[in-house]
Amino acid sequence: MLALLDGNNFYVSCERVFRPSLEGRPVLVLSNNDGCAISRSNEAKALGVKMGQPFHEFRHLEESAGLISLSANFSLYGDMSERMMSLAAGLGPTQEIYSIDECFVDLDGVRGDLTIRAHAIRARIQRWIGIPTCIGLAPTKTLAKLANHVAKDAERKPGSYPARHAQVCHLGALPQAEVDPLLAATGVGEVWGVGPRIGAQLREAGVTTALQLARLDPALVRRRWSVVLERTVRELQGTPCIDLDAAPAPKREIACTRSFGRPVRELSQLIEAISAFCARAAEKLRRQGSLAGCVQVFAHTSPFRPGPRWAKSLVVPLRRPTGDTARLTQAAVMGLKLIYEPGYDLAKAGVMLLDLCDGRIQQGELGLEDEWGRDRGPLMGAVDAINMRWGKSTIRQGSTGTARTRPDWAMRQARRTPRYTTDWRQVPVARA
DNA sequence: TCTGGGGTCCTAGGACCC
DNA sequence: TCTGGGGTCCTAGGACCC
Repeated sequence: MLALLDGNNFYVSCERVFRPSLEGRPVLVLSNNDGCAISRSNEAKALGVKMGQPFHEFRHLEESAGLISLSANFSLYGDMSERMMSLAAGLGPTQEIYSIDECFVDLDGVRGDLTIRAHAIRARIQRWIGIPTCIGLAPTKTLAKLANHVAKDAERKPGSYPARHAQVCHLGALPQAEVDPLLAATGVGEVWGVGPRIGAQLREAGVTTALQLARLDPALVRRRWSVVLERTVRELQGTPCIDLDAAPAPKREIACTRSFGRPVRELSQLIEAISAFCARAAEKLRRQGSLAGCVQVFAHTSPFRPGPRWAKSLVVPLRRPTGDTARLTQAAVMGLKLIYEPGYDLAKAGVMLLDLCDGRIQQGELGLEDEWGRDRGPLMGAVDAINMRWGKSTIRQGSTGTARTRPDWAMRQARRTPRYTTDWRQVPVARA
């Protein structure tokens, strides 16, 4: 049996722990640049604010309905998440932390009444951390997600499901004759793995509820849709197809991207931004002990605004995999200079580290050395430690890309082939 | 005026090889 | 006039998740 535990309206709940006066009021947490809603209290949901909705569309509710909008504080949420997860781990022997606000727990071998146990863990998280949670229990991940959805709505929207399922819903403890009506009361779009696209196709085919989806023939679903949806159907039928992943593999790609608060036109501003993104991404890279083989850089205009559209990206392979901020930044800035065209209002840019490999094998011999073969591993380690202790960006990389222009031959070479390898040893590097 | 950020998995189709 | 077949690798794009 599996449990899915998640924090209700997680970011809003974190804010409320430290500002109890927000309790009972419509509260929102906004994304970067206060762009759009990323967490809503029940009261804010009742006002009709949608997930991901742009702020300017509902700003008037601050005046008219007492809506409170907060800028996101992600380090706070990360901290609260760690505490919540360590208590949630008490549910059973194996835990998979699935996202900042939810985890799966395998309850195999756990004795006693699982519903009572789940209620006890919920109460403990509420009491010790102050975060309200809901728990779904079922034999597969997809059903556990669905049970969790039932637990939430039974509490939040009285009448949607029987009230006894509020907060904790244990589908595995119910006879099929009681499970079916719950599935029948759940829209097909609520099922984990069914997004807007597939949801619309299913409804068009007359499949509108989770129960109808569960009763489709898996082979037909595979033919008409995909193996992914076939797995979803089987999981709804009670056959586990998606394993619990207790020790997630290191990330295969690492990104740092941002929308700009106001449009960016100048190359110099863009270089500043890209350099900062590289430093952040490289930090994440080193934290998981990896090296990157390529750097991808991109920028584009706003898809929402009128005016000329522009979007470009470029993958810059590195001569050797590296975790060194300076090298990664050099590569990204050079890529940026190659794709940059003046005259566009750019809304967003970013950096992605690709072709990641395990750095522990290669450290010292590859990667964290500078152009003269000196080992920069300790330097990067010290930079990370200082930023960890004193807050991010206490110490940061100067953007080496602005210090020297690259030799013309390299630029010409690079323009001929979009993917190219740069021999950084031939490139002069500015000294700090 | 104002529209998030960071991931994963799967598939189709082309290039290439024997 | 008649012009193979199958395997593998890579990439781009689509769909999904929170």
